[in-house]
Amino acid sequence: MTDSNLPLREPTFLILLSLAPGPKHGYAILKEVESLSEGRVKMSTGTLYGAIERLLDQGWIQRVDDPLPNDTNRVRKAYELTELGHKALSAEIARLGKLVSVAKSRTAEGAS
Amino acid sequence: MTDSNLPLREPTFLILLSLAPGPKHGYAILKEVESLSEGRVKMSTGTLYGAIERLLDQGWIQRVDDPLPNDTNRVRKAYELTELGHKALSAEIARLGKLVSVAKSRTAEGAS
DNA sequence: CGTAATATGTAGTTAACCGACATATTAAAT
DNA sequence: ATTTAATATGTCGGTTAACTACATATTACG
Repeated sequence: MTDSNLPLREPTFLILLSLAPGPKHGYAILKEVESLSEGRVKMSTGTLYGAIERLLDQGWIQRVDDPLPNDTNRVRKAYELTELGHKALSAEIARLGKLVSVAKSRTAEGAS
Repeated sequence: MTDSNLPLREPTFLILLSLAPGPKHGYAILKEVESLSEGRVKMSTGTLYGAIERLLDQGWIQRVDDPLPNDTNRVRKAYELTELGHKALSAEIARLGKLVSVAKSRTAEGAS
């Protein structure tokens, strides 16, 4: 596929990565992104919901309703990666991996 | 330092990386970025000179004149990383390295 | 002699991200 | 009981890096 729309910016990358193991709703993504980045990235909801809309349009994620336990009627809006989303994420990981290895071999940051 | 202004976007990262071994002038940066990215990134001059101005302002690079051989009077405008620029680059490589390792362990992209 | 490569720029637009604002529900603490 | 923090979802306006297109001059090559 070698997708265009790459490279991703960090928040978007972390959103996709947070969804890799399975569906999550907005707030859970927010917290997961923070923990994936070891507390470094505290994404604003502006960034999150903007990205969600964009990713839905691109067909990289899709909505799945997550019924609240303890409550009939209400649902949290959850999202999961589509096939396309998974591919985009691997492509991005591959791109970053190459970049890091080129960068390390070019500088003194411990050749890996 | 744990610099703010990070993360860098790909073109800026590649510009700094291209300057890591030593000074280069604009056009040489352009070509080096292309080869560092295995032909993937063909940076426009708009991006390049915009980034150069910004990096000069930030104190991450500085100008050094590169006299043309075969020609008196004329110089190419070359640029080199400052101490700050080197630090920013290592910080960025470290950030990306962690990101990649987290990402790989979270997906199936060959655990590294 | 023309064309590609080298070399350096400017101007206008786009889009992701960010901070601030806004609101409602649920759980915990005092 | 009441208030406070955490959970949960959103909008709006501004900033800025990057992108496309335009612009120009010199040098090397066929």
